[in-house]
Amino acid sequence: MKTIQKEKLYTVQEVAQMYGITKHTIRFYTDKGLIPPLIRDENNNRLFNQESLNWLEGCICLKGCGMSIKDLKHYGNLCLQGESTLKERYEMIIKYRDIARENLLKAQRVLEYAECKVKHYEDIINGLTYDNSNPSTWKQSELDCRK
Amino acid sequence: MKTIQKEKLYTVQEVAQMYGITKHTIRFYTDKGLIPPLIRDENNNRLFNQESLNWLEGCICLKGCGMSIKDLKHYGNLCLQGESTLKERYEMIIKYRDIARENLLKAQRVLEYAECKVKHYEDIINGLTYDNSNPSTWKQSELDCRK
DNA sequence: TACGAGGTTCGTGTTACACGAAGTCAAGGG
DNA sequence: CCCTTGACTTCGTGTAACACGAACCTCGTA
Repeated sequence: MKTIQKEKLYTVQEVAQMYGITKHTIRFYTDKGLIPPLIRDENNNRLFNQESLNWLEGCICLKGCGMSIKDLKHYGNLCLQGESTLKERYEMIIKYRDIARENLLKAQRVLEYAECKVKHYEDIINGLTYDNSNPSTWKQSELDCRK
Repeated sequence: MKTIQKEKLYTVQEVAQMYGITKHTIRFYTDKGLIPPLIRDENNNRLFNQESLNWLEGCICLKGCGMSIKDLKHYGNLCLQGESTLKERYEMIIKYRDIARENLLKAQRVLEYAECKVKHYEDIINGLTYDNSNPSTWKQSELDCRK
């Protein structure tokens, strides 16, 4: 026997706040069909249940890996099509996981560079009269964030 | 007494390969004035010396923090203007360091999500007959990459 | 009955390029 | 000497993923 209980439904506004994205973006995604389980109320207002929130979260994460709207849509369609598409989905995920790994490395390097720059400026401010104004003092050692 | 030695100069093509960006992008950046020390040869060809490479590297890293071309240009101008702009430059760098930190966290979360998805698919492939084709099985526990 | 919050379509603007066209110019090889 | 290659230029279109405004409709509520 299933327990029947009313699921909490969220409006566009609420969802926007929950995920820190704009209402524009939410409409954009729903209009693109990225959230198949989206519900509309009798006044045609978009409503999100837990399932549609899950889809949205998945979209946000995969987009974070660099997946395009187009690929996101494709992936979603594969999910809906069932078991036969398992391998293709697996391959897509592998691909974007690899991209995510690279992105992480890149993010680390870039942060290192920024931290280094901050330290550099703080050294100057703390009395070291090293003139950073001349771009020729942008030395390799300070700048190189790619190796 | 300075040792006079010919500095190695790089063409657009070489630079593109070195940094993994396109020639289009390099022309775009130079045309925007992001690389002040850029040299032209007698045939008007762009040539990069170590100093211009340093500027380019800086641009690539700061852009990686999310800095726009406009801000990059502004920052470059500040550098050229000298010591008086130190504080403003410092503040810019602080701002983008903070963004870089957030980006790193985001990259970590996104990668975790992707790894988790991969494992999920591998579990299915390795005989666990859990049907992922139904989007209702996209459970919170699997998807949540934001917390 | 006025307000606020939602909806719609239409259309422009933005960023950071990618890419092609068309024409020029200079160096190097057969 | 010609041909190819690879620069350069300007001009212009296309793209992604939105942001945003205009104008207009439609609820429910105070």
